[in-house]
Amino acid sequence: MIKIRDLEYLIAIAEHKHFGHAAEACFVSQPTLSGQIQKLEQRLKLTLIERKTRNVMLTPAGEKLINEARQVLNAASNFEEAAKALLDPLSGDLHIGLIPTLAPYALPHIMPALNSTLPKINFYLHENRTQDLLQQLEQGKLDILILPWLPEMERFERYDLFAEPLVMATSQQHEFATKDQVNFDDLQQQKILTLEDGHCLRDQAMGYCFSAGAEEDHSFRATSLETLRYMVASNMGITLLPKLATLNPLSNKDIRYIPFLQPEPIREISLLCRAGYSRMDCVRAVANSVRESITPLFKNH
Amino acid sequence: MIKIRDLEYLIAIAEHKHFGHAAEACFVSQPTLSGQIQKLEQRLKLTLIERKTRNVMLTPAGEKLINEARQVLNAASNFEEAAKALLDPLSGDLHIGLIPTLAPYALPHIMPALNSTLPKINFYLHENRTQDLLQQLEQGKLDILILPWLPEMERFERYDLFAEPLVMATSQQHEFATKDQVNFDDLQQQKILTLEDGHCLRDQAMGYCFSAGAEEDHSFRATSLETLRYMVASNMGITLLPKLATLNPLSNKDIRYIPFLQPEPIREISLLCRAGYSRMDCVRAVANSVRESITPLFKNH
DNA sequence: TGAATTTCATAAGTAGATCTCATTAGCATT
DNA sequence: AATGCTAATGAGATCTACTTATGAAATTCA
Repeated sequence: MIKIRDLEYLIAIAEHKHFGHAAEACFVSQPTLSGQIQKLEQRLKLTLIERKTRNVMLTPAGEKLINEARQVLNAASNFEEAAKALLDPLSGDLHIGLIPTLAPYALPHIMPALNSTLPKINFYLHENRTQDLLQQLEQGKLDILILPWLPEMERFERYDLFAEPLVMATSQQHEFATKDQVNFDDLQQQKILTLEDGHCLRDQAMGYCFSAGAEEDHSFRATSLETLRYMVASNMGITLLPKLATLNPLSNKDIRYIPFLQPEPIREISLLCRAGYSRMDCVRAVANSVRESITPLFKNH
Repeated sequence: MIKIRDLEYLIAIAEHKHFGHAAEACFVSQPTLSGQIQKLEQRLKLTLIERKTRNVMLTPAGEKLINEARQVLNAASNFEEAAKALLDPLSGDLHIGLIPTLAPYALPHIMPALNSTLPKINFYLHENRTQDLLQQLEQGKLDILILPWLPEMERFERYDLFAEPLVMATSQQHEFATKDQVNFDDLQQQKILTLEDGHCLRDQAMGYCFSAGAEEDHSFRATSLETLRYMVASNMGITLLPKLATLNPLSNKDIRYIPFLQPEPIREISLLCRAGYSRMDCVRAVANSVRESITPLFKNH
């Protein structure tokens, strides 16, 4: 049977493409790594690595096995984490995935409480698009996701955290700037600035706006919420922003945030983890802490 | 880092609940296994096993870790299989899952061709309900499923194999026994015998029958197609059977199979494997062989 | 061209871990 | 109390992954 250490060596070489550096990364001498890799190749009767003195590469066979190797290492570290978690359920490493339109605005509110209520947990934060996050959760690279729930996520365990309203953002010069609230129908004929494809906020905001008869400004698509905000401030159009992104007073100078009255657009932020994940205690503790941190922010307004 | 061998020992104990037998299953002496398990427990600082002289059991902690351990072993054997497959893409072990209403009737037709076109592959056949099969495919315990496709299977890679008609089965004494074909509308008011819950054939057949105005015989639910067949032969009711289950002349004595004319009820049999599975060559070869074995069976009738 | 440099493979020796065999200790059952 | 299982312990053998030192092949540079 294959040994886990061998797979670590293989992956190290795949990453460094250099025996010496890979050995260093594994905390062994270069001859050790060379030797073990050779033995692995002999056992599998496959050449995994092309050795040219100045250019180490994986063979196609090696390339294919790397994925399987990563799976094994992943499963192994899941085992170790599960063991650590049994020792003290509320300790160990926890990898949380968040989307870019939520992370920078929610984290300042939730991390202080998380760190103080779960002091023995090391939180690793990963910012990525929804699709990538789901894949990484599935593969065990992440333990928890925090993002707007979609039907395709049904296979995961779900904890609802909070409903985040979307508010209209306009410049101070815009015709709406004097309003205290806007209605669904006000969107009719308006040109809306949007994020580029792949951001789920784009789909949600546009879904609401389209059905109200608004149109997208096709000449531009922003790569981040901040870009979008600057464009709104420059009076180039209006957009919908999630509430949490409007709370920082520093960014509110040249911009007006106006809540919707009629049918308020919201996104339902949920916490996901794999069904049957071994550290549910931990997951529930995180969910509760996040809820307690966020809900008061929406009550006051 | 944990060693794979240790996990094998742990799982062996979980399965045998006896150090001696577990050791034998791992091809080591009993003291070796005892010792390694102790070291594992020390490393994890957890007691995994309750040792009472005549009753070895896992502790709750051990119980939880067993799952993670199995994941690791699974990933490891996937790695080894992938390596073997690279050596000769059309060799190695292949675990195929099938449902009970298909396996006994399809296998006699497909296995001879599979064994002769893919002589270096060892086929392991697993018969189970759809839900269990999907779970096992996901977990890597199975490589391929052959079953009627459902929308919930979209996350897997799919190869359509054949469309299997459902035909009406009646006793020789039944009023329909003289017909050469039946219509959708003939089902109206008929009492239909069904399989017990969980068989997907039940859902498919009943879906068709209900919409035609037939009623289920609630007083009985068969546990297998064969039971069902005997009940039909005894003139206790009629039912819908998949075509492949009607081809064996031995079981056709006291029973009539009548094809549907109008909108023929069918089930779409597909082959599933994990998206990104490393042995697609193999999967495609199986799919092609099965298609070639089955399609001629439907052409003649 | 030839010396210096880089980089992987080889060789020899060591420490530690896993294994076996033989034996002991702890519980049940009789 | 005696017997029979079963797991733990101890002593010694074997294996293997590791280290350091060195060699060989290719590349770079003077």
